[in-house]
Formats: sequence, structure tokens, C-alpha cells
Amino acid sequence: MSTPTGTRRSDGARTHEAILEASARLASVEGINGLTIGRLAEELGVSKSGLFAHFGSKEALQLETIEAAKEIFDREVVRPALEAPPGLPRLEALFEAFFSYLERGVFPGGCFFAGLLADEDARSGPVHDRAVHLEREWIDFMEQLVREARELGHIKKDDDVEQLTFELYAYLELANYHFVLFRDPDALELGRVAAAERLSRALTEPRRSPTNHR
Amino acid sequence: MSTPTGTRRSDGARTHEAILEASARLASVEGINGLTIGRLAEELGVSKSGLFAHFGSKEALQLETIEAAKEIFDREVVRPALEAPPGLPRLEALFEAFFSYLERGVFPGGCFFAGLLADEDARSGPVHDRAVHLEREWIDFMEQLVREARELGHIKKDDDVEQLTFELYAYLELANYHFVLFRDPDALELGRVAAAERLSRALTEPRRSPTNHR
DNA sequence: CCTACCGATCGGTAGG
DNA sequence: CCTACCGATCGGTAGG
Repeated sequence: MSTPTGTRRSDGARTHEAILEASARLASVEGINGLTIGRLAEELGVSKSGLFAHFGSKEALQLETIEAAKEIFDREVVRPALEAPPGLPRLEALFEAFFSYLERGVFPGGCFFAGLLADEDARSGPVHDRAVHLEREWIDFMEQLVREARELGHIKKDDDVEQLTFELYAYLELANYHFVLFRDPDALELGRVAAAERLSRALTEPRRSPTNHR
Repeated sequence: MSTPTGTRRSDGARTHEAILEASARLASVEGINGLTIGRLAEELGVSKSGLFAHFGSKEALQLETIEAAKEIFDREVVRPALEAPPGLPRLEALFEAFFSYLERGVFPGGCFFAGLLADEDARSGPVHDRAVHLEREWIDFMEQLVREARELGHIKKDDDVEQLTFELYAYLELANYHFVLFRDPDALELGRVAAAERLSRALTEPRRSPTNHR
């Protein structure tokens, strides 16, 4: 009946985290601004003020929700990619982890950060600023993987890293929006094919199945 | 002092339209759901109920705002493209009109429909349904231009039309989000280069400046 | 964590 | 088009 000493997180911390995961799921559908304390409290079956006491302000809830979503994204997309060997395999693992994360509906509203990008792009304030910072980090991360693939001789040096990364990222992003909007896995397939073909065009050596197009 | 007979639209109709244009601009920043009648009334310097009387419900305001935004988009992006000759020139004109529309800040929050896509993708109801329909129409329109370019022998037949269109559209979309988020025209340049290179790769004949990459 | 409440704002209505 | 108002919900507070 006593709390096991092996328990690292207190009940309070676990509750806090559970709230934030629910908040991130809700925000992926309603948007980080459509998120309200009342609606979240209702979803969790707690009182509004009880929930509010965890955060102190709506803005703090929004910012903490973003960090919780980042933890989930890292766990579901970034870390699986980092388990693959550097270079081309890691890049391919990143894309596959991303599409899998969409397919599995980790967030019911699709990629949390695609939603955040669109919700906050034209606004200003701390939430916008955080969105800018995280988007920059994500682009830098992808560019680093592309650069590694290039330095390992997996992909050619005549593609500009920033440009190639932009194009690959664009496929992920549009695949996400269309997958959610149309509720149709075909959108993911378009994204997968686009990324695979763009990468295959950048390879130094053609693959065992050396199709360039289609 | 009398109303000139040459005036096609009544004052009421012009007012209604002016309201909707302000609404579309506001919604491009706040989102179609972040849009409120009170905020819009304040912006226009009219009473909330006076404004409300024009629409009858918030949902009607949202739906009318979307149609008004479509008029603007058609005027700024679609019609300029249709003035170019069919095939490759028209496709290039469409992209340039789109980037120009972003650069000129026609909507202060970037492309109205990119925002609508992300705001409504995970929701349900009449506004979502309208967003689905318009997105489908826009994709079909771009696919038709690609198909024309192909039938006129401007681009190769070994690229799948749906796939090629998806890739081109993806560049426009990510360029928009990054242009607005980072407030940086470099994002537009990445989009322009991506689209130009992707198109040039699909050409049946290489161009006067036959660079494949960079 | 709760009940009970605050002023502000929401979408919407009545009456003119 | 306006003033004046409705109940519901917003973010947030007091007090326990």
C-alpha cells in the first residue's frame, strides 16, 4: 500500500503529464488557440479551476502543451530515426517514422507541429516565438541528417542541402494536411513516393531497383 | 445626389462585400475559427449586432468569408495564370502568381486557403466540408494544367500527373507557411527554386539554360 | 483538488 | 443599422 520507492515520478507529476498529453491531443484538433481550459477539464472529468491550478495561466498551459507534444514527437519520430545508422538509412528511417506516426494517429488531429506552424505563423507573442524556435530546430535537424548522408557519400554534393531539405519536408507537410483533411491514406502514399523519388534522384549510386520515375 | 444608374451593386451589397474582405483578412491571421463577430465589428467600427444582421449566424459568416476569399484568390492567382498560354507557360504563370500573391501580402496572414486547410483539416461540419471541396477543386485545377502541359508535349509523360502535382503543390504550401512564420522572403525563394527545378526536370526539351541542379 | 464566484467576451435576440 | 439585453463560456481568483 506504500508508494514503491522505485517510482521516479510523483503522482502529481504523472497527473501533470497526463493532463498535458490530453491537452496536446485536443490541441492537435482544435488548434493551440482553440484549446480552452474548460473543454480540457471536461474531457478529463476535473473541475476547471482544479486544472487551472496546474498551470497558472492559459499561456503557460499552451507552452507546456507544446513541450509535452515535443516529447511525444521525439519519442515517436526522432528517436526511432536515430536508431538507424547515419546517412541515407537514417534519413529514410526519419521519413518512415513520420509517416507511421501519422498512420497510427498519435495525435488525432495529425502532426501536432504542422498544426502549430499554421496556427501560429501569423500571430505574435510567446507561443509564436516558441513555434518559430522549434520549427528552426526541426529544419536544422533534417538538414543535419541530409548533410551526414552527403558526407558519407550516400547522396550527391550537387544538391544544395537547404533546398533538398525544404523539398523533402514539403512532402511530409502536405501529406499530413491532406491525410487529415481527406481522411485518406493515399495522401501518405503520395508523400512517401515523393520523398523516396527525391532521395533516389540525389543518390550517388543507383539502387538495386534503379527506377528513376513512377 | 441621386444614385447613378450605372452603379451595378447597391450600397448594401458593396458594404456586405467590404465586410467579407475584412473578415477574410482577419481570418487569415486568426484562423476561420478564431474569427469572432465582436472583433470584426470593432475592426470595422460598427456594432456587433449590426454586423451580425448581415449574416444571421457565425457559421454563415464563416462560409461567406470563404467564398469572398475564393473570389480574391481567383482574381489574384487563378485569372492571371489563365491569361498565359496553356501548357508550361500557364503552369509557370500560376506559380509566379501564387508567390506574388504571398509577396504582396494580399492576406496579412499568408494564403487564406493554406490557413483554412490546416484549421479545418481535423474538424467536422459545414466549414470543414467546404474546405474539403475547395481543396479538391484546387488540386483538380492544378492537375488539369499539368495534364495540358503534358498533352501539348511540354512535359514528359513518364511523370504521374497526380504525383507531380502533389510535389509542386507541396512547395507552394511550405513556402507560404515558412514565409509567414519566419517573416522571411527566403522561404519564397526556396519554393520558387523547388518548383522551377521540378518542372525543368519534367520537360521534354531542356531549356536555353540547361542546368539540372542548383 | 473543490465550490463559488469575478468581469469580459462569446454567439445570438428583441425591439426599434 | 442601433441600444440593450440574453445565457453560455472564456480566463482567472478567493477561499477552503
